[in-house]
Amino acid sequence: MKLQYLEPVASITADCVIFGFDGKKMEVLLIKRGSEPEAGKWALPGGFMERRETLDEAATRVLEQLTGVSNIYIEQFHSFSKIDRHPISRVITVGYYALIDSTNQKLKPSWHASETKWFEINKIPKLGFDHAEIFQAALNTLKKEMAIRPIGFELLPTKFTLTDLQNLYEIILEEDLDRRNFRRKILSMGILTELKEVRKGAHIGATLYKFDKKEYNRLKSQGFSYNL
Amino acid sequence: MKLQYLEPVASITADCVIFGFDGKKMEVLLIKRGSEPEAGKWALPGGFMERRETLDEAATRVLEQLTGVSNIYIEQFHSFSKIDRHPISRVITVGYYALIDSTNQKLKPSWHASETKWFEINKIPKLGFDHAEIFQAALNTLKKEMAIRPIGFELLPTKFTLTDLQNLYEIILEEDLDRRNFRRKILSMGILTELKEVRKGAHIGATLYKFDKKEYNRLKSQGFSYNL
DNA sequence: ACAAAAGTGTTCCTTTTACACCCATGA
DNA sequence: TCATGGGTGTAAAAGGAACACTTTTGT
Repeated sequence: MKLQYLEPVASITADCVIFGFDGKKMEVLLIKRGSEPEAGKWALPGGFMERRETLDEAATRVLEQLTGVSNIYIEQFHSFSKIDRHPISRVITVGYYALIDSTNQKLKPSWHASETKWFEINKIPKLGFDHAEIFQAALNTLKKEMAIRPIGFELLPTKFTLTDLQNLYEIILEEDLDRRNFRRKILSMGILTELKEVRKGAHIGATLYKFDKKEYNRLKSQGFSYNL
Repeated sequence: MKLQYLEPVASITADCVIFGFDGKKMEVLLIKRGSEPEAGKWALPGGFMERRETLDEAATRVLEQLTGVSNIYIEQFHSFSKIDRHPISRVITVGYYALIDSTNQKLKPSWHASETKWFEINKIPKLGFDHAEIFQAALNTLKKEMAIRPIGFELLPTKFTLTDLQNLYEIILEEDLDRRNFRRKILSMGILTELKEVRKGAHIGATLYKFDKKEYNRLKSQGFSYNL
């Protein structure tokens, strides 16, 4: 039993399911693996936890190495440990999902990936390892969480229109929402700040809003809970 | 980098937060550690994941070794990886919570614990390692989950009264519930079977019910969602 | 006979749903 | 001038919250 201290039985990785939203589609960032194992296959970006870092730090590092962006919202969601999930040795992985505004990211597609690409979430290719399962678990978690916590804003630019926000929810929840009801509900929470700016599009301009995180935290501490 | 395959940097444990309900109080099962590290301190039961088992299997094994009971409901909730969380070596742990009916368990307080004891959840002693944090995370998860999934029944005997169920929810949610509203709501879900049996108590007898898991699964597959 | 828990309906209020027209703009 | 998306109110229905008395049984 004590031997476990000296001879750990498994390595540990952090794998990231990076969700992006471009205003129309939900996407996931995948890499084409440039080295064995599973070289040439598409997979979730991930990497080994190092001796001097926590899992959160490992996930953050993987993300920064891949995207060149820091301050990304990440959240751990589940750990995966099937015995043969890695073809070479025993590796357990801790799954994280990350939310970023994919319109705003200039990817650095370098690192140990031969290619880095956004895929629409219902058009993802066959994945290496058990990453299909991990992706599904992340998506299920995201669906649940987005309904009860204001994390959707992480997927939008700082300034967004109510239509942007509604589109996002419609895609995640996979149902159409009534525009008037949606607006009334989200505005009545009092966590959006209306800006004196309008986004000009092909037609009438749409008012921009931003998420008021301070106000949300204040309300939350008073028992308010986000619910869409 | 490749060395990671050969020399994992951390061991992996599964720690269990075992919740029990005795009809009146929510409790957690703790062990007094019989060996180093943290010998003599109270802690969550846990153990190393072995080479040939998954995390779920490790958690199940720990539980069976401790309680002598199998078929316990367990659920993974979070992984903890602070660098110095274990005093001897690098150990990350995957937290599980377990739900059992604590009136019905004859504990086998053997194993590598010198003592095994139920503690009321708001009267917990100082815990070793980072187990206080793990416990809190488990409790928070339980509160959220109990409101949206029918897992509370795992804490009750197979046959229970509506008052039992209400007491349980009142304790977990930390609020009083109106008896008539509670009954109407839970019965209207149609997932409880009324038995032709009555529990005799100090006063008038109370009708016993059981949870109809099949019916719940049927309803769930049709889009129904439990919500208390 | 009394104390203690079980059982039972109605009213009011809040929240959710369903639904349609006008407006401003760029092409 | 027309096509496109932005913005707005109301009525009906459903769901949630508040509330009190009677019954049964054991002591």
